[in-house]
Amino acid sequence: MHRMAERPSSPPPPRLVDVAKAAGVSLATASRALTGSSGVSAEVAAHVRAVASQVGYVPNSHARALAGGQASMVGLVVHDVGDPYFGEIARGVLRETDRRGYLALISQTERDPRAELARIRALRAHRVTSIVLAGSGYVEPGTEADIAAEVRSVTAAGGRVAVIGRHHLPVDAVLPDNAAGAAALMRHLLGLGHRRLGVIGGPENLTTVEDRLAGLRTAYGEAGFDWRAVPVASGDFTREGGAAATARLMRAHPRLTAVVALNDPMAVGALSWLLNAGRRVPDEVSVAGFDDVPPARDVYPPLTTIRLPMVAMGRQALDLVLRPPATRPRRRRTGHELVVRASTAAPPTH
Amino acid sequence: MHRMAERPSSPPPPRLVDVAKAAGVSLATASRALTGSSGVSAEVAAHVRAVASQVGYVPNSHARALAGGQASMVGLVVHDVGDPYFGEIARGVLRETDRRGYLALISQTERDPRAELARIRALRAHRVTSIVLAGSGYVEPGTEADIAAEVRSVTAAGGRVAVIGRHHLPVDAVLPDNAAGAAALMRHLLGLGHRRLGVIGGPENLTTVEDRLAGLRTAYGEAGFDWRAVPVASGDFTREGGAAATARLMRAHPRLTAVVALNDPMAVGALSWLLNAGRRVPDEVSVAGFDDVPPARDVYPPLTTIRLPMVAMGRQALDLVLRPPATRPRRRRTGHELVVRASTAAPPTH
DNA sequence: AGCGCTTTCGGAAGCGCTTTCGGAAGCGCT
DNA sequence: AGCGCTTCCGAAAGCGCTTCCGAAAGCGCT
Repeated sequence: MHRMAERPSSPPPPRLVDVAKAAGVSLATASRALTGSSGVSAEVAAHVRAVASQVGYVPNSHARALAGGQASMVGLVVHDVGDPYFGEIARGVLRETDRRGYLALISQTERDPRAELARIRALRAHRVTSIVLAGSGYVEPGTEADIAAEVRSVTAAGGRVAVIGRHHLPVDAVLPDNAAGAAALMRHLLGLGHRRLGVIGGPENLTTVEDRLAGLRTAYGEAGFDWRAVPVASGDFTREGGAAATARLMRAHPRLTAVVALNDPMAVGALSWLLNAGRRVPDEVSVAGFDDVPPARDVYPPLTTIRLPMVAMGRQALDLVLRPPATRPRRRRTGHELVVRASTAAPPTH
Repeated sequence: MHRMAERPSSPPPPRLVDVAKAAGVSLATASRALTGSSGVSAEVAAHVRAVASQVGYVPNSHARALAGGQASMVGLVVHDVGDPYFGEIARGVLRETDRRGYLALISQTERDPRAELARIRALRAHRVTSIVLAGSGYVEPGTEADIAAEVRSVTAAGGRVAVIGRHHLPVDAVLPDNAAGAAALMRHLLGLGHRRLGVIGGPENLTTVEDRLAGLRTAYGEAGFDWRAVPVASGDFTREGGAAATARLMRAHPRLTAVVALNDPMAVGALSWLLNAGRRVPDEVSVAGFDDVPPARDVYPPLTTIRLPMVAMGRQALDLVLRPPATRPRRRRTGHELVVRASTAAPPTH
């Protein structure tokens, strides 16, 4: 431990015992006054609080946590804060934590399927008992059980976890109706007259992907068409992955009149590939996305997509995780909205 | 403390003393083995570690921190994780924390000038000793001193803080060369032939704003023109603020041939207002931004801007904050790059 | 052999807090 | 007055860990 030549060392921060002394009460009383637990008269409590804030007392959260007090930290695990979808969710979570005086521990899995387990473990090491999982369930096949076990040991220890957009875990969940949204999107395209569409899917094992695909399939089937004729190329939920998937799709099926991407960044990738390849959007090919992340309205052409209330979803997940547990997992369904912009139009008539 | 009917309570997590017992060594030795401090033979250490991982031991970070061990949490304060600029910075910071086994506490100030102080205080309460400040210095006038004091008490207690894109605090800093970047941008516009330009500025008291304005001014002056003739409308670094500022600018000065926004979201706002108003970009009016956030390349028309290595900036700031302190504040300058896209062109000739 | 030295380990103190437990007042009642 | 009861407060026991200090053991040397 090299401690290095201390600077003109400032006085050590005041401890609770200092506050107690200054207020003329015992340590126990001071603690009770500041934590708001009962057993102190209102006047004494007020006095202690006054003294505390006057000497600039800041409770040591580690000592507090060690001694069995309430933790004031929550954990948030996302794929990638740079991705606008997760960025918006994080924004919602942070707004709420900041408002309630909590601090949020954020870590990202960056599409490493085994990272999620490690992140939850790390959170657990820090005795974080309230965890929001917003990585969309993209886990290494075979790891699901480990994750479930990890989650269970959090809840077994009195902790709480909530997931966003995933429903394979027996915990509180905030769930957009991915299937319904996707169906609405598909109906929009069908209504425009599209018949030969391609889909840019996402990683396997992702409930979000499954649900959205199911929604597309349902609506397509209900219109009387055969889903098996619809080509699906898998992307990885990034812009680049979307562009690559579009390339594969269009090379194999040059006559597609519309491509639906399962999230906005991939739709943007599709736009970029198509425009680059000289295909006009939406005149020759329509493109649609999902989520309505902020940039979607400013790309060219502005993206038709399904809007999800991402900020509110983050906020709700945090709320669930801080609320006293229910006997059985709660599911909060969120709304969605078809946002029609200029990237979709009727297919060419010739 | 309502404790609620415990579920089939899982066994309590193993403690260090359990590991020690299982390994047949003393508590002290077990601790030394796991923290990697010297004084244990290699074999014993290996044995203890093996036993620890076998029983699934997870150190209690609160106890560790209380007892004087190294803290493994860092703090990050940003304006808004939903803003792509800060999102990218956070991504860089998180990549590094995750890699090094740290956990990051993130909170946002959301353009509330007095929030930054509160956030630093909260971090301090949690004994977080390594803090990255990426809010760009947008503080309530008069609060600077308080913030400086707060920062000083962090460093006085042996903590470390680093700032990104701000240089009024005597701590390590990661600094893009805002002035040089802005100058390059201005020279690009001047080279295209623009003479009547307008600027969309940012909040007062922001060193980033000052530096970028200074760069524009310098380059304009060096070309022999009078900066005082250049209209500046203040935005708030958001898309909407940029649109509003553009409206003011163009109404007061309809003959402007170019508008420079001090960040990309405001430039996007400018694009949206201009296009809405029926002005063609770049044929009638050129638009340029700053930062090159990811969406910049996909907007219409693709944005000419100055690229800043945001992810690397986040990573570097974290590195600074975890590195043993230097005797005097370090400044890491980052590069920048003019990215010319389709939103700028020569002014109309008529 | 016996000395001092280094290396390796165990005992125990203590980090700052919450909380249990028991004692001291203060109350109304018989 | 004296009783039990409630209300308020203080002493002390930990929470799980790191680290200081001293003991034990192993080494080369005279």
